[in-house]
Amino acid sequence: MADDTTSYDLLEGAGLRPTAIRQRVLSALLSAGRSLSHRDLVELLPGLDRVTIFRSLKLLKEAALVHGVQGVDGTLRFVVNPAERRGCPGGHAHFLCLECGAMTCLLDQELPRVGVPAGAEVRGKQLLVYGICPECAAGKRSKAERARRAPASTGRSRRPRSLG
Amino acid sequence: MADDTTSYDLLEGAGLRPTAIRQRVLSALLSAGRSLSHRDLVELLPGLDRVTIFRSLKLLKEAALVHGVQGVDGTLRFVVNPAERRGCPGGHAHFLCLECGAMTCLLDQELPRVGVPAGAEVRGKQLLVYGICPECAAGKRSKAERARRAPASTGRSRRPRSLG
DNA sequence: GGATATTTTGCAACTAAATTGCATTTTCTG
DNA sequence: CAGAAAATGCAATTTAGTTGCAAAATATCC
Repeated sequence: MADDTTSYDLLEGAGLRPTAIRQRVLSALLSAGRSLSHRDLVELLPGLDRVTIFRSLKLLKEAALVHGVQGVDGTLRFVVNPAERRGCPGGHAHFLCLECGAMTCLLDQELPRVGVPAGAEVRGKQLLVYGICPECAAGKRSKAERARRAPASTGRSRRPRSLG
Repeated sequence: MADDTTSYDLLEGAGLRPTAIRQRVLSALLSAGRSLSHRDLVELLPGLDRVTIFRSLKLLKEAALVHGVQGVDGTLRFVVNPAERRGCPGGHAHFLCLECGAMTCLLDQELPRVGVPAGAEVRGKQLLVYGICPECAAGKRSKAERARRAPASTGRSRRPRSLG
């Protein structure tokens, strides 16, 4: 897979050992075109241990190769950081579909600066918009299809047009 | 307790039966001065069943008496809606302390409008800033004190002064 | 007021996410 | 190649949240 070369380089560049497992996890995230939960990855990478995937994700996040967004549904999802943000994680809004569970980055959305209590130390912030994604809203997805978690979506992140 | 009258009225006004349990849950949230997780409430209201508390919270949220915010730590926290927002839940940012778990409302922070994919239906949004709260940053809280979850904090929501 | 229907509550069991400890394997270093 | 360090797999545990059902409380109707 072409992605494997990429993930190898990314891992090395981030100072992580490019083990086979980490490459597979990162590759999956790279080629997904959308965010993946730990559970998604378990299904996508059969044969890999759940715990090892958890640990890989933690490392990838610490190395700022990916970022995690906590959904209002309580599930943490991971997305590969765009190249220009590598080493400077987060920073954009996300949209979470309450129906199919897909979460997409809204890359062109800057996060606002927020006033915090005096003396507080800010580590990060996340802006999460949630509702029903275009596919689900259009009823294109049957209840059966989307049963449990997000199915492999088209992943195309279209240009935002409406306001929420 | 003075709060009990208030919570009784709030419940009635919202069209919910003002049962003893719901009053206790709502009173706890009213007098907390900060957000409480389900777990906080279980500890704060001994003798009440976990499941009943879950169900009460769900009702309170649906009635827009409180709103819930999903922390980056994966825990859902609940806050009483300010009077002017009752019936119009959400709408402001929150600060979550990663150390003690306390979450406070940043009431004067409006949520920005966010562009979403065309055709998406927005149900809500949340802006969460996380880091270390002033108390923890000042080392006022010992490791033992804050062991597991937020201790009863002062709850004073001071005026935001720095930017995150 | 009493019988009946509806809600609410408590309990037990269950699902799911995430973490921890430890033994084993793999990888790096000299 | 030997020894040290890191990564992996597995089992068990913790925690959040849900579901089904029976018992208790509350409302409704006559």
